[in-house]
Amino acid sequence: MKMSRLIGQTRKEAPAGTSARSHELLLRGAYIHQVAAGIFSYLPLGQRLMQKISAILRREIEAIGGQEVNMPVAQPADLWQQSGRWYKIGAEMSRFIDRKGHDMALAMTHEETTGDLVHQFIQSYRDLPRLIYHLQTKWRDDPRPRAGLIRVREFVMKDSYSLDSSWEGLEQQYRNHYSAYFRIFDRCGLPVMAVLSDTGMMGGSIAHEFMYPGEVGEDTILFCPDKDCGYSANRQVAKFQKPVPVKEPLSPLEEVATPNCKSIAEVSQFLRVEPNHCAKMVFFVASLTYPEGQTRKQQQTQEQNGQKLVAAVLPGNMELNETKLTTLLNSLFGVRELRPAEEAEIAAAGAVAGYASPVGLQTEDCIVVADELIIAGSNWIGGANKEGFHVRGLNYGRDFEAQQVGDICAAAAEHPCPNCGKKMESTKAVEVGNIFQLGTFYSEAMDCYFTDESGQEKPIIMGSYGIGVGRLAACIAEQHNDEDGLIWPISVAPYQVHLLSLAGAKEPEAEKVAQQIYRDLQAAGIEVLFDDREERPGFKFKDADLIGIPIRLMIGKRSLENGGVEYRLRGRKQGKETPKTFWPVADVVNRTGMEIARLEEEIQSAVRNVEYRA
RNA sequence: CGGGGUGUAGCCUAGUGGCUAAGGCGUCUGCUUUGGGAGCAGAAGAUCGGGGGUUCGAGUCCCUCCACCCCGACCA
Repeated sequence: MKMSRLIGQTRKEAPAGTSARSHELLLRGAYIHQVAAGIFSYLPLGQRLMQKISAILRREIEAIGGQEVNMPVAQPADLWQQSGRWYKIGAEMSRFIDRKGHDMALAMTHEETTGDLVHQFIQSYRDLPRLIYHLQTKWRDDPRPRAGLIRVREFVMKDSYSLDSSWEGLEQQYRNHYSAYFRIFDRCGLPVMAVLSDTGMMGGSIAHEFMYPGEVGEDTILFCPDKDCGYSANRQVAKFQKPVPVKEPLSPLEEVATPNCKSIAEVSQFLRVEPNHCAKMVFFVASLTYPEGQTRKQQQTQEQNGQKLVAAVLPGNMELNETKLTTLLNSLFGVRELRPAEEAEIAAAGAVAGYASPVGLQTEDCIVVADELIIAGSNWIGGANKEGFHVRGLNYGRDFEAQQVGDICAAAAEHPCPNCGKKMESTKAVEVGNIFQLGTFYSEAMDCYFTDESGQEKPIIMGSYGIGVGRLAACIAEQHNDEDGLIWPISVAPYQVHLLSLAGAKEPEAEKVAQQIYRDLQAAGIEVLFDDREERPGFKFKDADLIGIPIRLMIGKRSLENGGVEYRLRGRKQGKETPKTFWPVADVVNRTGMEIARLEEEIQSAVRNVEYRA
């Protein structure tokens, strides 16, 4: 590709409103162009980057038996009604009505269309196992797109779907993906950690996320520093060894005046007790799942009605984990949404914010959920549901009860590892991939059954596995850059070679050599970006640094005088100690080919075979 | 959805009630220059996000709508 003809202009200055390094560099390097919040066009360089990454994804998924298909972005509502997600998912799914008046949805993911395919084409145990995958656009109307390609609304995802007749088969395909994902990220030069994760809207039982650790991430993950232990989990589901409270003889419930003590910190200081003796209350309002078969109008009406106040009780030295709370609540009823309650809503249930207690809260519309520590412990300090007063000697069972008991505490750094008890560490991270054991939820809902050896009808056992291509590109950019610009690993670089003609107007010879080398490299099948523009050398160097293609070849009067073509690796500083490298013109194609092979070998040798670890 | 911020030429910015909206980058023309974003001369490019209002006068103040960014809620 000749740069004189390339669409997209590089920029010296960072566009306003970029906070992530990858966002800034991808914009400045003319890789992407923002069309609206979370919606991007990919310019030629960006598109080639995406295709390189896609090629890696295809290669590794095919290697574990994947067959590429293509499922649609526009989907009939029936499919989503069958799975029930039409009723469970809120505004994140965009819906529209086609000209015939049919409800339609834009694909957020493709479990439903997979079910549709499977229903049609898989009937017998002989048709299993199978693995299908595609690279297709997803639309998720995210309320808060941010940081360039890190969090967008429209994006291409590699998603695969495994189909099995047995749970052992699912386990095998799940493990295959687990290892394949590590190979994919290794090939992209991206360090990741696999962590246990929440199943969220996907449903299913077991799930892992592949996390790229870094400040640009929004997730927090916890992990055990002990390599042999290896426990790691998203904060949303992370467990930890909780201190077991000593059960004391129950003391009587008594009110104490605690003027102006609304927070746990204030109360514990005022009463001179440790926060872990206080019972903390956190209030939420849960919106319930729409009953199946409801029209959208009925759903809108239900918005106001189908809500319940949730009062969570946990020790004062712990933070509440909303995901754990939601999961617990889901065992009682379907939760579509959980949001913090407002003071008026809390008051309506008879509680006083700041002095709240679970005592006397069991009304029709209020659900009390208690952490297991509250049950195990005794004689808690809690609110009196009366402005300016708390109580001592608050005890579960005697003074109050909960509809649901479980673990609702958030794990944090320093908490003991649930496996080995060592202090865990935490880091922020970006989710670049996930794998889910879906089980039979979708196959049962969407009538995907097969006949087994004994002639019995059984639901197909499914798994689903995703990697966001654009987000992956952004993470690679986050990982591989310096003050001058991007530094792509050769495996994903839009071109393997950046050829710069540094010939001035009075140096037609050098220009001719550059043109010839460009043609020779192309003829040899080497991907080359040729800077043939009429610009000064310095200008071209800056652009080449910004764009970040790994191998740079430079031809000018000076290089010819020094023996031919100057070779340089992007990202390797050309200090006084490292002498410049020149290749004879006749050798350039050969040497370049060898250099590409060497760089590819470097990547290849970094590809690990990571064994599955639950 | 809540809080904060920003909208001025393709990009980055200045302009804080008063003359024809200013500069840099980029673009175009010519000359000159050619190993780390050169120099000179000239040119084009803006209904100052939209609408409404206050005022003799609004890019500037007020209202309103929209868009984008950041934080939170949210999503994964």
